Amino acid sequence: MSQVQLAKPLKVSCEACSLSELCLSRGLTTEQMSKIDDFIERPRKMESSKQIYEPGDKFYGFYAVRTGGVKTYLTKKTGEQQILGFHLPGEIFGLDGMETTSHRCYASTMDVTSYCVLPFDRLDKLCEVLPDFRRQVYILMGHELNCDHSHQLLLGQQTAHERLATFLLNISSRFNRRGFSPNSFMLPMSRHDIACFLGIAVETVSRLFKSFQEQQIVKINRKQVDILNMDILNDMVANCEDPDA
Amino acid sequence: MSQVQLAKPLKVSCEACSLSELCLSRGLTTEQMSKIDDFIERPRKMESSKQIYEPGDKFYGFYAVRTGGVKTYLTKKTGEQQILGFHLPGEIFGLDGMETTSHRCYASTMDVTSYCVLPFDRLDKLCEVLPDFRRQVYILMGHELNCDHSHQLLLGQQTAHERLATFLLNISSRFNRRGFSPNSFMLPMSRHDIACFLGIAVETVSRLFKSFQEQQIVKINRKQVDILNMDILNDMVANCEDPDA
DNA sequence: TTTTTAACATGACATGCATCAAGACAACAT
DNA sequence: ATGTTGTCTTGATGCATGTCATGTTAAAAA
Repeated sequence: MSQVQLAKPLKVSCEACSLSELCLSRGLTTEQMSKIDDFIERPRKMESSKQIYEPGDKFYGFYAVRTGGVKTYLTKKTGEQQILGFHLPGEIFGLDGMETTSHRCYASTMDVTSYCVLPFDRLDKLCEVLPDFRRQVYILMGHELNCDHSHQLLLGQQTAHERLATFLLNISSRFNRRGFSPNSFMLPMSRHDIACFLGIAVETVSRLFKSFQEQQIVKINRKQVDILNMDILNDMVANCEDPDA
Repeated sequence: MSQVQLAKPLKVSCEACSLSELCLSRGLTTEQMSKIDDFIERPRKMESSKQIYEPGDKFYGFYAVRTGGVKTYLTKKTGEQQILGFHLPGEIFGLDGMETTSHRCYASTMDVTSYCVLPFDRLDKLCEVLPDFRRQVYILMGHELNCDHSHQLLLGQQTAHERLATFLLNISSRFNRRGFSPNSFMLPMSRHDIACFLGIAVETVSRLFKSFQEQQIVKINRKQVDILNMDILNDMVANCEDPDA
């Protein structure tokens, strides 16, 4: 229904990809990586606010973001959407189609975005012969589950302050992981999307950003975020985390 | 730390198990099933309110509930817990350990409970040689993800009424799946657990049960639930579901 | 430039649900 | 049976956050 909207596949192998250490190919040997390269469908480019798939669409495989950003979400009949995750470069989405081989949620771009497609049947075959790769797939799936669980804790038990602090720290660490500054970055999503992700109202997001700014915790200008005091943010979420773990 | 608390392993094969059609063995041939039987650690019995694992415990494998019930949850430092899922007979839990090979959440019994253990290394080996079984594992993982997503929609966008209605319908359909009445059943969990699962207060659960009862939607006596009007319940959650899907 | 549009911000007000505080009931032990 | 304990219920009250309404700003279009 949607992954048809492609254009000029870029020729970049996993091996040469600057994101390979964040992606499914992480930790594989050059030789192993080349086996993935054999079947990965090279980056497709899509403009902002376009749908990649929607509920009911056939599950074709996983998607790896190269540039831009993607959100996955569910909606109520009344229109409100619950954003399930933001997917930044080097991150993988599309696992929601594994159960029934058709997708269960929506995926759309939040910006001009390019992504690779990893056909699931090929990926499955590779699992059969490459235990290391199979391991990566388990890690990927386990990671998704654990992220979802943390987010359930956030949605079920945290206050609006705590949610926004958690969110900022999470985005920050993901920028950091890609080699960017954890203290200064551009949010790839709108206030509305942040609100839908955190289960709060847009107005609350605005007010809290203002409040954080007044407390000198962050400096925010539109989508530009500068974290001035990471410690306070960490303190805010400290009580939200598991004691032992 | 915990899966040590076993007692009298019952001798029941997957093949003979009344739950095999709900479990990981679903859809497998007798021959394939016997391969699982080879390594499954037979039912262990545990009394109520005992911990099966906790964050940091080594990930040994998946667990399949045979009788009783299990809850998995995360906690805040301050003690509040977010219940991630209730696991009834025929259902599988423990996937939270796949990412790091150590668990990320707590699992405890809600009742006298017996469960099978499926060592992950054996399970992985079986995946290598049995595509059908690999497929079951994908379905299991995809199912977990999709359940988590639905629950995020619930926690982020639904009112307390909608949450409780969704919950009742969910439990009802799971009893039905096991061959029991969808209209009359015993809740295996406390009010407190329901509240922690739905992200609302215990008092709210009580009040809503009372309100549902006054509207003749259900009859509730302690843990005994009789659904009098399934249609109204369905209407209550109708707006919460995806339009297309 | 000027107009238009959409995103974001801010203020006033409303409310759903949490919190606090007792009370009722059932299960279990004595 | 009688007390004891924990779970559940019920009522009174408050607050965090949603909702509504309006203003502001920036980016896009004309």
